[in-house]
Amino acid sequence: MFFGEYPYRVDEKGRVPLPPKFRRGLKEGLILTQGTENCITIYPVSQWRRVSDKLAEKALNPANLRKLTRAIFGSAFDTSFDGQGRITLLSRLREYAGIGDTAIVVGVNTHVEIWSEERWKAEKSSADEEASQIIESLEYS
Amino acid sequence: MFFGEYPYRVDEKGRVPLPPKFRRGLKEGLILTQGTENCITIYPVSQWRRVSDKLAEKALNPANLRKLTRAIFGSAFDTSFDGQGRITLLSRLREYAGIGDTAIVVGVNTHVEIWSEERWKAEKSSADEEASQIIESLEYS
DNA sequence: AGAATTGTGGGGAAAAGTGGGGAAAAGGGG
DNA sequence: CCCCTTTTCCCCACTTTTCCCCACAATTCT
Repeated sequence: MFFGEYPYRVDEKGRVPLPPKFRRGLKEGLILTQGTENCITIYPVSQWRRVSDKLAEKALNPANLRKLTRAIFGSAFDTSFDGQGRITLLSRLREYAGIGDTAIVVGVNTHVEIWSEERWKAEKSSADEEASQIIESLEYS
Repeated sequence: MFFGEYPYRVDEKGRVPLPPKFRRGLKEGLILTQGTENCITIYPVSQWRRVSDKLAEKALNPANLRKLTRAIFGSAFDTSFDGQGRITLLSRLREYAGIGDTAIVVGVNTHVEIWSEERWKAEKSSADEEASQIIESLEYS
């Protein structure tokens, strides 16, 4: 569904373009949340329902899971992109992700993530090698 | 499925022809990824879908699996070839593979790889060496 | 030898990336 | 409660890049 990494400039107003290839999948609306490992996560509404349903199932749950639920729902924010295909990132989210005037938009199959350049490089390099080996192993299974 | 090695020129726009014999197998679309040993790997969409489906099954997962999913999908890029049977390699990928104005396109059974001339020579000679060793060992076993 | 296919190059139209202005909305203070 | 300030949102504009088409030379096949 979503893949590829796209570097973009973040303008003074905190706007970030979505790659044209992603726009169709996010047309019905999108949810911005604080993601894992200090990135920003974007879910298409359809996918968001799946995530929230899963969390709802575990309504009566250990304290740390409740915490997670609060963090995710509390930071969640539904929005849509403008005529140029851009979304505006609240300053709160930009700070959380350490994003300055550039950002990397990454497609991760079911959802989209936004990273600061430095953090993305670190995240990626730590997994690259292993990743290509896994693809090869899945190829023949 | 895909066999043989084909040397090509890379033009100013970063375009590389696909061998005519490969085109039928890549007609439905193709996925470019960063491959092992600094080559570019091309998968037919059908093959890629198998990989992504397998990963999607494992949604909501531990941290290092998230990391892998990111690396795998982040490095992927879907495209198709033009009327002349060429694909455009993003500058990012060309740099990764050390490709200048020439490239070697190689068929590797289920997928296709693109190499810089120098790296391909090196890879090939070391592979040849290993191959003959394996053959020798088979002869006397 | 002729015809078709393939490798290579380039031009023009369309799309994408980037920036900014002004209207509407929200928020705060008098 | 109203007014003023600030922020948000939507539209417009410009530049660059990408994509698609056409063209020609070289090679292969018949």
